[in-house]
Amino acid sequence: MKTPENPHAGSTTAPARAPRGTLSRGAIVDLATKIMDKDGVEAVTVRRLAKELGVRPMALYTYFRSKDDILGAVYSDLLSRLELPDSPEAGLAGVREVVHAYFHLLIEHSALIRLNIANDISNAGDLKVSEAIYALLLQAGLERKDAVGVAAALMRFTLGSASLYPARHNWDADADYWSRVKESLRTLPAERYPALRSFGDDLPEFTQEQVFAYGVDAILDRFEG
Amino acid sequence: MKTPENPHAGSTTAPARAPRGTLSRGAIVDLATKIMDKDGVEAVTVRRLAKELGVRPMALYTYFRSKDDILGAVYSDLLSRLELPDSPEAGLAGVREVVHAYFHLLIEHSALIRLNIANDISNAGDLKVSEAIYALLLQAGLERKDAVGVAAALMRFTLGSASLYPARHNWDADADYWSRVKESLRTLPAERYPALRSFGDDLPEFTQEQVFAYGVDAILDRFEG
DNA sequence: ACCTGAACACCGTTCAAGT
DNA sequence: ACCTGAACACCGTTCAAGT
Repeated sequence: MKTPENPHAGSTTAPARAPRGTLSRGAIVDLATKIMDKDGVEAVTVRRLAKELGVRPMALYTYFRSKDDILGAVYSDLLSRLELPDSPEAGLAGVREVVHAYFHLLIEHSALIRLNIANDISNAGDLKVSEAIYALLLQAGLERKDAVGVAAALMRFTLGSASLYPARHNWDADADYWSRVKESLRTLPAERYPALRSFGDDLPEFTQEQVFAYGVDAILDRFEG
Repeated sequence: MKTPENPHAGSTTAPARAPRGTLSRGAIVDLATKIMDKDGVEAVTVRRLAKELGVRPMALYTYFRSKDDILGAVYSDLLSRLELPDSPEAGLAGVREVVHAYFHLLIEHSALIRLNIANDISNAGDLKVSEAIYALLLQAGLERKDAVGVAAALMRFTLGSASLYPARHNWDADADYWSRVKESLRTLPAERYPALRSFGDDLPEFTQEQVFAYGVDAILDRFEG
């Protein structure tokens, strides 16, 4: 009775073979992005992608050579969506804009950081960001040497800021969290941590956003007006 | 013939049970560090650690609750070895020293970055670095608000610099690599990448070390005598 | 071209058991 | 207390095979 012609004969019918059009690079990248944002990069597995796409694991290998290849595509895709001001007259204000946009992209998809670190400069998305920053810096009148130094410093500062963001952003609007931090600073041994202890009583508050702006200002200020 | 009393009867003798003293937290941490430096964090597996220590995988769980616990111990151990100048009179020069020492620790054990990102502030090693920086900044006369902003900016810039280091340090002393970068910049489409292209002809050279120093200067200079 | 089944060589970890 | 065996529920990927 259990023949291919009579698939309903048993309750243990084999799962239907997925039709031809189910998969595409875009569908895979979109789902990988969604999983990454929700549960982190480590949750992005070939097997889970396949399952949620209604397909067997090996099907993905028609579209990507490896899992790393998929993650690379996720990174490029997100970077390509980054909207950059293309008026090179914006000057240093424009640089701030680009760098903030990049920062926000990184923290909205916080797992991007780990992908970025493995990447090389040849990535088209990175190139776009670099081009925008260099064009604006040169337009603003910086010497080539300073342009390179400033651009490199901004990239590094932005990456570092984004990498600490997930562990720090809880403090941002939570007065409770903030006072617990002060409390824990006050419990530090006085001989070994005199400076940190003093911040237990008087701790200037910064949101992560403000820390980021502070650093960008520090790097750019000396070229201002 | 193959009885427990006669273990040499066959050539497939069971491997000897490891004696009691073979393992310790220190031995595990040291080996994990060695593997991490040689082959990266992803090469640090419980099974490999066990094999190279001459022991079965489960033996490690007497000393650590989980693999993450082992990696956390590696991070703490390395940070605790960091030598910090403990003269708070050193001022901003002392800050530079601390930050450079931290940078070098991170790039010498380049996989540390990925560990750091997951960590929290309560780590004793991080505390030591923070204390040193804050003490020096306050001693140098910075307002508390600036001390927090500068310390946060330096930490973030240092982390970002260290995270890009592995992908960039090849350029440092390799004129060949450098000219290949310039060559590839020259092949970029002129309309989309005018600024980057211009660097194909005239690219100010920076080692990673110099980029790092440039950024630290940018952040600290405005507080300099 | 696109999707699948089975298998390989790995993971971290639990649980119960030896010494 | 310290080390082990077996098993569980996972990985990414190769290779040969279906449609």
